[in-house]
Amino acid sequence: MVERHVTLKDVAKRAGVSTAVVSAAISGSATTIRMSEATRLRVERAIAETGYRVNHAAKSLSMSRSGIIAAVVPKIANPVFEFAIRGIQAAAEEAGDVLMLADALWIEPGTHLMQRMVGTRMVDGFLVRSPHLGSETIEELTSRTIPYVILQTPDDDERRTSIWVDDHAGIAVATEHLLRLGHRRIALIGGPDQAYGGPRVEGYLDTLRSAGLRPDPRLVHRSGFDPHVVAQSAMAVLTGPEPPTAMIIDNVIAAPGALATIVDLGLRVPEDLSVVVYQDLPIADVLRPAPTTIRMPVYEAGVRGYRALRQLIDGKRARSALVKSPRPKLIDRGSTAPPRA
Amino acid sequence: MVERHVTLKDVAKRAGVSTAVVSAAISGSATTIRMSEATRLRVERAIAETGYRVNHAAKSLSMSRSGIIAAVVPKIANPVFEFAIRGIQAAAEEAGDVLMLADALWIEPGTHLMQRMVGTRMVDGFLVRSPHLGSETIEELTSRTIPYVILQTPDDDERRTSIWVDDHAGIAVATEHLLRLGHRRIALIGGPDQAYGGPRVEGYLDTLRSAGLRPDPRLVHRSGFDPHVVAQSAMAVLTGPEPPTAMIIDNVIAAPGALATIVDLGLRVPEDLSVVVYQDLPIADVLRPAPTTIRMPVYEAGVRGYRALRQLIDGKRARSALVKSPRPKLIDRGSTAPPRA
DNA sequence: TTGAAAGCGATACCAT
DNA sequence: ATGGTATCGCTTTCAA
Repeated sequence: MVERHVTLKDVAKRAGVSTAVVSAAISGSATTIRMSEATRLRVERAIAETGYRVNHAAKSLSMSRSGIIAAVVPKIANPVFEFAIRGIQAAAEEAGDVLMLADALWIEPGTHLMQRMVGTRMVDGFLVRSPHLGSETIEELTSRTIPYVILQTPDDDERRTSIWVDDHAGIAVATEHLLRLGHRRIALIGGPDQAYGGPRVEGYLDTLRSAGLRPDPRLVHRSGFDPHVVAQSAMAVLTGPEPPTAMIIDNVIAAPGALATIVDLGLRVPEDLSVVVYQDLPIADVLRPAPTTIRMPVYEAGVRGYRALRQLIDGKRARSALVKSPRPKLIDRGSTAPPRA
Repeated sequence: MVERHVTLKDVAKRAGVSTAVVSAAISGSATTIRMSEATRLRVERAIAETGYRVNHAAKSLSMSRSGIIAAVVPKIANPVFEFAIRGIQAAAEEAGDVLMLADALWIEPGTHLMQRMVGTRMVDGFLVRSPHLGSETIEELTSRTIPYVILQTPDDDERRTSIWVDDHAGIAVATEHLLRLGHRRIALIGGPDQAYGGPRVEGYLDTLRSAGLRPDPRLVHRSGFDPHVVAQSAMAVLTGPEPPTAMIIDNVIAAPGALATIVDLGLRVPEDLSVVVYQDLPIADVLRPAPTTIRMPVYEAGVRGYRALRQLIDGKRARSALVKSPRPKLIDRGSTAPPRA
């Protein structure tokens, strides 16, 4: 059952030509080689008859390029990243590249996988969520040896290429919607646990200020991604003095948990509390209450991210970019209403 | 900025030995080569100093093996498969293999990716959910050229290797739990849309019969994975004549949708209706109502699946297997109670 | 204990 | 228009 792999040489022999011709016939004509139609047909027939398929390792070695790019995703099931992945995949496919997925969880600990993947040039480049994996930067891990693009994380370091969406504008859309309904006490919870002042919080604060309101810091909880912490934040905000009449949940991962907390408190949505979730998520329709969300151009960011990566792989420069189109869009699922008198 | 890749030869030169020695020093001693401690140290120092990393393509070509296996997952965010993936990853990592993920959605349409991945021997083998991708079997797609293992799908074809969990026993645990609470009219909905008679339905029917009950076919809906269809099924069952007092949702993907339907109907869980979801899912805790679930050894199936695949890659045989341990376990989240009088 | 050299399979330059 | 062949980087057999 050894059934040796069919090689270029086999095809060449069968077609009665040299391997150079077969190779050229396959690659279209990237090289200067031109051949007669008759020859090309003979080669194509030989390929079909032998069932020849190019050997990936040999081709990679010869071309010093694998045609594989990797996306290191924070958690394989992160619904937002899923959209980005689809965009990356579509763009990669179109360009003839193969996308390989790897969970950041597998990569962080010993970085064994990272070393394997990028250190050995198993992949030509990769997209990743953050410039940091654990405490080390990617540059340290890769020894700057391979191109990469950072997704979804604003980054002004000129030496890196980063593609992200307009969080400021997205949160602004959510905030404006609630303001327009008449809400004045709007909470913001569940956001990434960074220093106060990320674009999301800014978008929220700026929008409130533009409306002539003075933001109440007690209504802002940057509680990270841990469901328990988010639930506690939601609980604290909703049961405190002067509770909000509306809430923006700034974090898809946290959204189901925060909604559960609201249900557990016996609050009705939207009668007692209006809710907007930042970033649309696939299961939004089947959550109860079904949350009104803000859909961001994450798919497009994936496409742009891939294209930038390809530039880098091809030795060109690729500038960081903020993806502004399509604009943030509010998907109304009825979880908002005017506040009660 | 060309910065050529450091090769074995560079290391050899620096250490003052031949490439054969360096290669042996790296691979431990898979070969018959033994070397002096002094030499080994010199080589290791040279490796460290040059920052040498093996070139994946060259190694693959030389060994006719890539060290990469692929898992073709039905939908990247399928929560159950996520557990399996973790198992596969852990086992692969332990064995020194790299796991590459690919979404079946990308593969089905033109099978372009499949051809690339397996046809070119980019990967040594793969795990996949079903022997069918679209209408073609994997064998057709791969020309039987590469080892693969089927996960989660019972399969008695001797020529394939399949690893799955005991659906029959899992559903039986759910059914028995409800029977023990006193339920007699138990619905089963949302299962894979196969012919009546899969192990899940059998587990349900057998358990009812063992309890001396006569199953009511109107309570069984194999409605597939489409949320809308499942919602309709749930609606039909719950609003029909003689509605059930308990419901088993046989499908994690459908679970949130079915729960939403229950909420929308104004039914209280568990007062008006007891609910058990087959297969535990990560977000169960934050769904409302939080469903009691059956946890299956899916992680373990992933591990077993990887091991079987490795056997095949190594040219050994690997038998199909039903993973029975750990046993199905009911995770009680309070969505069940005795039926009302 | 170590080195030389023959592959692995494809690409692409240089002849013809 | 087509063929010969060096090359990519590594593994492994065979000699020394």
